[in-house]
Formats: sequence, C-alpha cells, structure tokens
Amino acid sequence: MTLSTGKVAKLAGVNVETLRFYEREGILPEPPRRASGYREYPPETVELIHFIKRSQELGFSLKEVKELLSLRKVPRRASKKATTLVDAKLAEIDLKLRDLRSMREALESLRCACASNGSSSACPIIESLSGRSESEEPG
Amino acid sequence: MTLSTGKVAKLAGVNVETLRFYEREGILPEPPRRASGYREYPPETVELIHFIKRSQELGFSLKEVKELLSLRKVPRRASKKATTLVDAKLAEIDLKLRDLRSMREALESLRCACASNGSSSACPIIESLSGRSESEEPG
DNA sequence: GTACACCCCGTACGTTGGTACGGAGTCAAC
DNA sequence: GTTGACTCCGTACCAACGTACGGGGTGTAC
Repeated sequence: MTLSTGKVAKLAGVNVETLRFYEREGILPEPPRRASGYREYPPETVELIHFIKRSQELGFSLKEVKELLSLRKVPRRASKKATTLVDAKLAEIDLKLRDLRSMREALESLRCACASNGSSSACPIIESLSGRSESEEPG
Repeated sequence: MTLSTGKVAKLAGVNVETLRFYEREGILPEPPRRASGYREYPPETVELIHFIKRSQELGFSLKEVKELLSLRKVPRRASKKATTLVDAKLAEIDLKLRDLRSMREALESLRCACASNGSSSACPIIESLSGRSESEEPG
C-alpha cells in the first residue's frame, strides 16, 4: 500500500509543495513513480515528515535534519564518521536540554515571583541563558 | 559605563547591523543616544543578545523571544495575561524537553546499535519523534 | 587640523524554508 | 468519453532573519 502526494501531505499536515521541496533538497528520498509519473510514497513517509517538522521546532535546520536522518542507515559496522556525528549531535542536544531546563526554571520562578518578591530582582529569565552561549565547554 | 554598537556587537558575537535590526524589530530596546546620535548601550545588552541567540537555537522565533522578554517586566502584581503566557511557554518547553530527551535516547541507542544489533531494526531515531507532533495532549 | 577608525541612516541584497500559480496530463466514476 | 479531483513541473513569489553598501557625520590621537 502506497500513498499519493496529496495523502501524505494531508496525513503529515503539510503542503504538497513542501513534499516536493523536501525531495528537491534531498531531505525526502525520491519515491518510486507510476508509469504516469505519479509518486507512490511508502507510508513511513508520514512519520518521516513528522520527524522533520519536530526537529525543526527543536531548533535544527533542515541541513541538520538531513544529517540526523543520514544516521538512520549507517551500514551496520558503522563508520567512525557516523559515530562522531552522533556524538556531536548528542552534545548539541545536551546543551539544548540544559538551556531549556534553565529557561524552564526561570519561567517557573517568574510565575511565582509575580505573587511574592518585593522589588528589584535581577531578571531570572535573561540570567537563565546568559553568561556563555557558545563558549561553554562540555568537558 | 556604556558600550558603543561596535563593542556590544563584538562582545555578543553578532554583526552591528543585527543590533540595528533587533532595535527596529522592537526586540532590543532603543538605547539612549549621545548628542551626536551615537547609541550608548547598557552593558546588560550583551547578556540580552546572548539570550536571544540561544533562544533561537532552542527553536523559538524572534516573535516568541519577544514574548519571552516581555515577561521580564511584568508589573509585580502580574496580569493574568502574563501568567497565561508563562504557562503556555512552560508547556511549549516541556514538549521540547520531552522530544529532545526522546531524540537523545534514540541517538544513544543508535550509537550502541552500530556495534551490536544484527539486522532489520526499525529506525529508532524516526520513531523517537513520530506518532504525534501537534496532536499530543499535555493532560 | 587632519587621519583613521567608528557611528549614523536608508536601502538593497542574500539565505532559508517554504507557498502559490498555472498550464498540462491522469485517474476514477459516472 | 467526459467531468472533476488529483498530479505533474517549472518558475515566481513570500516571510523571517539577517548582511552589505555607501555616503556622510563623529571622536580622538597625533
């Protein structure tokens, strides 16, 4: 069972044009075609697109998503390259996690501070992510 | 002690034009000016820009960053609006956290799978974020 | 008092990530 | 065998987020 562009788009909640765009950009693999030229997508495509969209919302660019996706089919006895890339992505994710947690705490305390907290507090939300940006080392 | 555009830009690791752009967009507050028209930034501006950049890397748009920043100066006995916004942002962050953790696990298991794992495994990385996207409820 | 780095502004250009258009072919149903 | 929804493709357009240009004023060090 395969899906047409329209079906995939609908199921994945994206525009048909987006599928073509992703295909052009090499993010979606080219699906097989009928004699007529119509694309026939495997159903997993829908999950794939969910993954792409969600990754974007986590701050990954399409280029990075492509990298992440490339990790799927590492040929078993994985290249060192792949492992290195995985490690890099893990580090990136850990940093994001740390910052998100930090931001979360700040927001949480902000909500409380709305009620309590007399005056003149340094802003927790700015503080939550400041002071390092790129320059913090993982090790 | 105040900072010129050039100083701020250098310290924050962004282009001078970016500062002007953020100002135009209302993300950076307009700094005081000298008689000559030169901007005089308070030093916190640097932290502010770090915050902005980092927030973007966490998948927030400039519009969303603006919202986040607006939460700084809720007028003590905070408006319901502010609290609502905070709650919305918290939910957003929680979703991001969940997905990042999930993605992290998948990558972790991918790295192991490179060594072990005989054949024909469903791809963990796609699975990690698929199956819901928007449609998952928090409660 | 001028040299050189720095700042001003408006405007144009560039990249990323799509969206829309529109003419033509296809498919399923009637 | 024609209607109407769907697909094809190329190309143009769009919004978000900057980045570059270029002509002119400023500041300060010699």
